[in-house]
Amino acid sequence: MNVRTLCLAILHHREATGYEIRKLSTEGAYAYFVDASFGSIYPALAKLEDDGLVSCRMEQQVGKPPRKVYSINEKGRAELRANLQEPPKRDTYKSEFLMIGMCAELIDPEDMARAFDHHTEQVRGEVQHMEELSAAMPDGPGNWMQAFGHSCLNHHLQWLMDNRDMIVASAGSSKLDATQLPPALDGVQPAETDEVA
Amino acid sequence: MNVRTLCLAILHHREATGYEIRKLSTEGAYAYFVDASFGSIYPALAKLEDDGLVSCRMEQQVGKPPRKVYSINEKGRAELRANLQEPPKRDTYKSEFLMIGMCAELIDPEDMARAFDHHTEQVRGEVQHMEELSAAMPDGPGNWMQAFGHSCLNHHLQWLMDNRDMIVASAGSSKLDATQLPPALDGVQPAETDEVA
DNA sequence: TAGGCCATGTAACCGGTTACATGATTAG
DNA sequence: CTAATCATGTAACCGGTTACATGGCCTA
Repeated sequence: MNVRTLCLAILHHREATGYEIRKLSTEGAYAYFVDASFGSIYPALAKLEDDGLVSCRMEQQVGKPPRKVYSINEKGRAELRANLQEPPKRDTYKSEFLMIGMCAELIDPEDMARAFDHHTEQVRGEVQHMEELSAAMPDGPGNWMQAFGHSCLNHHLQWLMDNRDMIVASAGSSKLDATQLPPALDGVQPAETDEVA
Repeated sequence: MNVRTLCLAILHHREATGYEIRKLSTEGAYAYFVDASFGSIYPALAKLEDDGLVSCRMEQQVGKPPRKVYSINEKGRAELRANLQEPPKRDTYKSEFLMIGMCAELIDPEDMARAFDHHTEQVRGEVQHMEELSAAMPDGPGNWMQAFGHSCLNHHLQWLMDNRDMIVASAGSSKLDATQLPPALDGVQPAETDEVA
């Protein structure tokens, strides 16, 4: 999925300027598809107009720079629909924090605690952000996404908080000594059904 | 986080060839950091050796092509540690399925059902894969990752299955009252619709 | 006998980011 | 007075992918 399709998807829901599309794709509800910056959005929009999939209207504003408001047309919706039809690629989840966790022996417990707290703070922020998004969003067919995201994020956060001590303790190489082996996999049962919705 | 650091992280845990690193980073336990292909791994490994962070040993095999087994040294571990020390960037989660969900009105319920089943099948596969990984992995400080991933993935899957009907029903435009305009995402009202067909 | 697995590597390409240029307005 | 927000756009760069070249072995 590329910036072009992202633009079509956003313009399908509402008219927008390049500036707004960037905000939506990095901070807004569209942040879970692809994130794009100005350098990719503006050319994509120009190409889209060139190809006749969107149209553009200039809007003069008082005290603000003029804006180019794009709207999608039927041809654009058709391409979007076609892009959506092909089977979705698998989700991707990437986490630098997990990378730190995997190399826990290399860093000392203080640094791990710091990384952990930094990370949970970020997740907490995202949960909150999602709640604000949900509140601001009117009813619509795509709205289950918010509930889904919120539920998953909450679960994520909850698991981390429940296991903070264990994670921080995994840092440093001292644990590796034969004195005391951590319970590891057999002891840590994945929480089967914790409802957080 | 780039391929270079990925290679160091893997080599920190065990010796490996470029071929193995690719497998680990796309299918294995390292798939949640960055995924890399041959075209990026081999040059990275060569550079790493050039910089003196890893060493390489040729291994002749019978009936198979010879392999270059890389191992990390102290200088390499030092760079890895340094890379790990800086605060982790926020996790990213990208999903084409969610994109389809957000544009549900555009596709008919059958296609949505197909996409849903395709997606849940993928997630189910990943859950299973994670279980196999856990079983195959020996005890170690980074092992909580498996439990974490399993828990989150399970939650994800459970939510989807609990809401299948609702999600499939969100497809197609006929479902909801004709009152609804396209959802305005930031409380910003969409202006008049310009048709340039 | 076709295709997949092992195994290494290169070159062309490309989709994206970063940094820059420009400039008015408002909030701290 | 400074920084941020609004707003558009370009050019250089870069990290990564795709496709290719090579070749023996094993399985269906």
